[in-house]
This record gives sequence, structure tokens and C-alpha cells, in this order.
Amino acid sequence: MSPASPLDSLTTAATPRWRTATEFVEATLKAAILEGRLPGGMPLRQEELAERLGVSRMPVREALRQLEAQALVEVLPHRGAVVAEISAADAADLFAIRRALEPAALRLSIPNLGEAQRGQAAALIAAMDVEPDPGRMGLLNRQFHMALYAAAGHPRLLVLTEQHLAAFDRYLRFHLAAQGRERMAQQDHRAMLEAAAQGDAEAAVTVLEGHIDQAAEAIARFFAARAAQRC
Amino acid sequence: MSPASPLDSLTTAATPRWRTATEFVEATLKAAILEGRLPGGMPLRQEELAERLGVSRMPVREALRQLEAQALVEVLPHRGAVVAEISAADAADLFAIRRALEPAALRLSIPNLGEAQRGQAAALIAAMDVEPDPGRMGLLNRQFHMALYAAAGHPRLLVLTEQHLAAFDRYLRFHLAAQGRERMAQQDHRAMLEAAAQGDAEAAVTVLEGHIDQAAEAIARFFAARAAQRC
DNA sequence: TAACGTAATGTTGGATCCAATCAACGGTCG
DNA sequence: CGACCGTTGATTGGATCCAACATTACGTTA
Repeated sequence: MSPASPLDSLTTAATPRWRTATEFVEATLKAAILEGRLPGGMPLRQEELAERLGVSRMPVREALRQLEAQALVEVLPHRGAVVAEISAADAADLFAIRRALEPAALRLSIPNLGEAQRGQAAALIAAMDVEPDPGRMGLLNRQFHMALYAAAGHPRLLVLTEQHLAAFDRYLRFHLAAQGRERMAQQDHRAMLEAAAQGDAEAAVTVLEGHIDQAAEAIARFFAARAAQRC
Repeated sequence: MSPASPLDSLTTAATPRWRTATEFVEATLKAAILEGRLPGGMPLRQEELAERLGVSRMPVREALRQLEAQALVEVLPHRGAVVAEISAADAADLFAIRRALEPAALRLSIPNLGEAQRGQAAALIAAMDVEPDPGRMGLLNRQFHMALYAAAGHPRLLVLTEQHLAAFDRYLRFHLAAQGRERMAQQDHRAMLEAAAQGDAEAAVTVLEGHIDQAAEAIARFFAARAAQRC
């Protein structure tokens, strides 16, 4: 930990500058895929991406490799990259992972949770109440969950959890469309924060498990309905 | 699913040929790191790796990117890549992840487990009984666990599980050194297979959780002893 | 007509070259 | 004597060029 200093505001404000072109391309593509602007199955031509992003093909190649490792794109040798498909099965897969990871992270985090994280979580709940944009909604939801897990230690567990929470963003628009966005299970969020504040890990985990299961069912119903509609 | 055919044996036998140089480099480095031949903290110079592996720097660069996404190497911009460090904290992190993922995978898999996987698992237990090489031991252990989880569906969950089971290989030598290798909790393996064969998911999960916790404690003790010895 | 073989085209994988950045060293100034 | 500053060497990041592969279309042959 570096000592706190007024100069920190400089660096934190300057952080969103990309250090390398590869990082820029990776972040740009990742955001575009997660926010649904690039549909599943869409081919990603290296040359075209390079031209549009104002870089050469090389940073694009490296970024695609990293996105491949995150299962956001699928790369076939000599055939190029396509945006990973979304499907009911993939959503269920994702929920199985979240259902395993997030309760574990929450259990580990709650005993160490500090006032700072609780305040941040409360602020994020309030922000979600008034957020109109579904895109930012996903970000706020992710930040809220991660605020609750932040004290778990175990950096790898937290990175994994955040990655799959972010991957869920690709399905979030369906979720919002399916069950009206007025309350994205906000009462669950409040209950989790309440239980966390009282140090009751098991109560918080119970709410969280119901929260995830409910979201999983909503998405499954949405896909089932869409499948029925199409056939 | 493609229809089964006698020709499948050809392709499966020919699979271990590398399709691209990048794949070759990635697999080579990954194996070297997991088997402990490359110690944590060791710098990986692109030029040197390229020369030793008989390729140019470019496949090395791409391979390092993918290994970075798997947390096997750490890449600092303009400063190069180093093999990820191992530590008591990282081992605990890894075990927290395994402890979350593997019971979930096992629960999902047991109801669908077929005779083929059970037979494979039994064969792997027998193979572990007579395997002298610790390096291959890790592979057999991983294959045994994955055989039990294989019927879970949810490909992403299985890939994650296998990745972190493989990451554990870096600590396996310590584990074997710590608690004698004569039985790497082979009775746990047998008990899990037994419970799985009877379709008793909860019993199998209970054994598995104890299995993982025991390994975690053995590793923690080993690190504690080493720290005490060094100071 | 259908299947095979071949050529053309576009895309990716790999190699080489150049530029940007970082670390270390040495000199200078306080 | 210590801290700051420019320079040098080494290494990575990025661009361009060439080769290998896959797909498509076309022509040939049974």
C-alpha cells in the first residue's frame, strides 16, 4: 500500500488513459461486446478493426487473444475471430458459475467488511434507483456486488467473480426487458446490505442465492418464450 | 454433435499436433510453469524464448498474452513478463476457488454420470496407485477429478474448474513433499467414486469438501513450516 | 448431373524492422 | 556526500511485409 497523498487524485484521474494500444483495443472491444453492441456470431476482421480504431493489426491480434481467454470471442486458426454466441445454455452455465463463486466470496468478505464498503454499496443502491440507462445499470449492479465481496481477500477469486458478473451484462438487457426494470430486485440488494451490516453472513448468502436463482429463472423464461415465439 | 464414426479415432489420435506456433509456445510454457520447471518470479525474455523454441518473437508475444489471462505469468507494460509468484496467500486463494467450483460441478454431474466416466475414474485411481512420477501424478489427479465432473454440462464451468485444478499442480510437489506421497488421499478418491456410483451427490460432495480442505491445510502447514524455518 | 480436382482470392499466422519506453549508469550541482 | 538529471543499453510495443492456410468458385471428368 502506498501512503495516501493529495497527488493520488492526479493519477486516479489520469488512469483511464491507455498505456498501450493493445489495452485500448481490448477495453474497447470488451465494452462493446458486454454492452451488446457487437452481436454474438459477428465476425471480427483484424484489418477492419485496426482501421476503425486507428491502430495497426498487431494490437488487434493481441487483444483478440486476450478476449479469447476470457471467452468473449472465439478464435479459429486461420479462420478468424467471431463474437462468442449467447444462448440459454450459456446463460445457465454462467449462472452456475456465479452461483458457486459469489456465495463463497460473500461469506469470506462479510467478516472483514468495513464502513467504507458498506457506504459505497448503499450509495450504489441509491444510484440504481434513479439510473435510466440500462448500460450503466449493469455497471452499477456489478459495482454493488463487488463492493460487498471486496473484503474477501483472495484477489483471484474476486477477479473471477467480477469477470463472470461482467459476462452476465450481455444478458442483462434481456433480464430488464423480461421483468420490467423498475426494481431489478432492489429489495434483495437492500436485504443483502442489511444482513452484511449486521455481520450475518448466512442470511446474506441466503438472499444472494435466491437473488441469483431468480435472475437465472427470469433469463431461462425469457429464452423459452423467445424460442416458442420463433417456432 | 457429429455422428460417431470409426474415423473419429484418426482425428483424436492426430490432435496432439500443434496447429500454430502460438499454440505450441503456449502449451510448452504452460506445462513448464505448472510442472515447476520455471520458478515464480523468473523473467521471460521474448527473444530468448523465441530462440530456444525455434520460432520468432511474435508467437511468443501472443502466447504470453494468453498465459497472462490465465494468471500464469504477469506482464508489465514495457517491462516484460515474469512467471507468476506462488505463495501461501495464492494457494489459499486457489483453494477458495476450487472449494467453490468443484462441489458445484460434482453436484451437477453426478445425476448424469455414465458408466464410461465411472470406469475411467476407477482406472485413474488404479493408475495413481502405481505412478511413481510426481509430474504425471498431477495429470492423473486432474483427470480423475474431471472425469467425475464431466457430466455436469456447463462447459464454461468445467473449463474454469480444470484451469484451477491445473493451477494447483504448481503446489502439488509441496503437497507430496509435505504428507508423503504413498496415498494422496486415495481413500477420498475411492469414497467419492463410490458415492457417485450410487448417485448420492451429497455424500460425494461432503467427501470432496473434506478432500479439498485437507489439501488446503496441508499446503498451509507446509508454507508455515517453511516460513518458520527461513526466519 | 454430381463429384472431384484445381485455381483464385481474401484472411490470418509469422518474420523482420523501427520506434517508444524503461532501467541502469555516470556526471554534475547543491 | 547525497540527490537530481541526462545519456546509454537493452527490451518491449507497433508497423509493415511475406508466407501459409481456408474458402469459394470454376472447370473437368466419370
